[in-house]
Amino acid sequence: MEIMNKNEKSKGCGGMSNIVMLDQLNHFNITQILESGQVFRFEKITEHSYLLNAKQKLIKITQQPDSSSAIIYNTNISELDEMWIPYFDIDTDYANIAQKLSNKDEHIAKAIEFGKGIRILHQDPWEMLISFIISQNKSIPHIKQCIKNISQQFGFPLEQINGVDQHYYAFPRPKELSKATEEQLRACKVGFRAPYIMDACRKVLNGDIILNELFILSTEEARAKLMTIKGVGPKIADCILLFAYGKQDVFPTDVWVKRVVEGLYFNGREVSLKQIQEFANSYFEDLAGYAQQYLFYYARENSLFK
DNA sequence: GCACAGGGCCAAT
DNA sequence: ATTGGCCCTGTG
Repeated sequence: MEIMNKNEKSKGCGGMSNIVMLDQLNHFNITQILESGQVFRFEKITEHSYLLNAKQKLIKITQQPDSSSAIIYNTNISELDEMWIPYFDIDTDYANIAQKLSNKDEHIAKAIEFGKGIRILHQDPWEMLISFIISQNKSIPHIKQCIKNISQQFGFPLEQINGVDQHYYAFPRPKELSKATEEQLRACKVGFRAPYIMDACRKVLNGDIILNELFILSTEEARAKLMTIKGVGPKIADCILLFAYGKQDVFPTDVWVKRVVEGLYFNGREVSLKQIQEFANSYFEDLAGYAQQYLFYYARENSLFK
């Protein structure tokens, strides 16, 4: 992979200071990144542009098909370097990851060819914790709606973007969300997960769990910590570990991943979650998290093994 | 119209 | 170790 020049990859655009460009991109497809089930706070607004609500900011991002550049609106160069390059995982060498995984077998190679523009975002631990508590036994459009409801009720309003009428709200911090009653949470359509959200607020606010400390713990220790929260089981813990903490050795196994692994690697035979985990750990090793993301996107987009 | 599943987990057995 | 139930909504 070629070395990217920090000065070249971030430059002003058209003399307008609130627009910046990411260029010399490879393995970066904004549609695949956003539609691969790792992030819930985005909307497609035109054929090649999305609104994205992240890092307490509302941005618009556009990328033409197969283009090696993308334009981000409503930000600036210093935010690009401090915020968006880490967020979009720009400095990770996905060519190397894709190559190593593709060498294992033709199945994963095909999945990667289909979703080679996927990157795993670095999202906020608190937001991931609550979002994936909500995700259990829900479909993705419903998850997005619940998170939007909660943000409108309890988050602060964000600066608007030119040409976008709607108002958007930041995801509420623990202290703000802790003010919510179970009734208010249920009004956001989270259903039986309302007490789980309240338990997460309580444990984070009273210091039972210090989210920033999980970065330096081992994957196993961090997973055990997260699972002390009501409503956080192995699948949800692994999603938080992968999408917020960058723990790349986890293999979040939902119904899609279970079916695609059974279909591709167990001759269609039904196997236990434990067997899937053991397979992923020994076969994909420290790249299991990336493999999972490619396989999930490949299976779900193509409705494979339903 | 209604049965079913959705990026699962808890509690009871 | 296994299983029923769960809030709610989009899909067939």
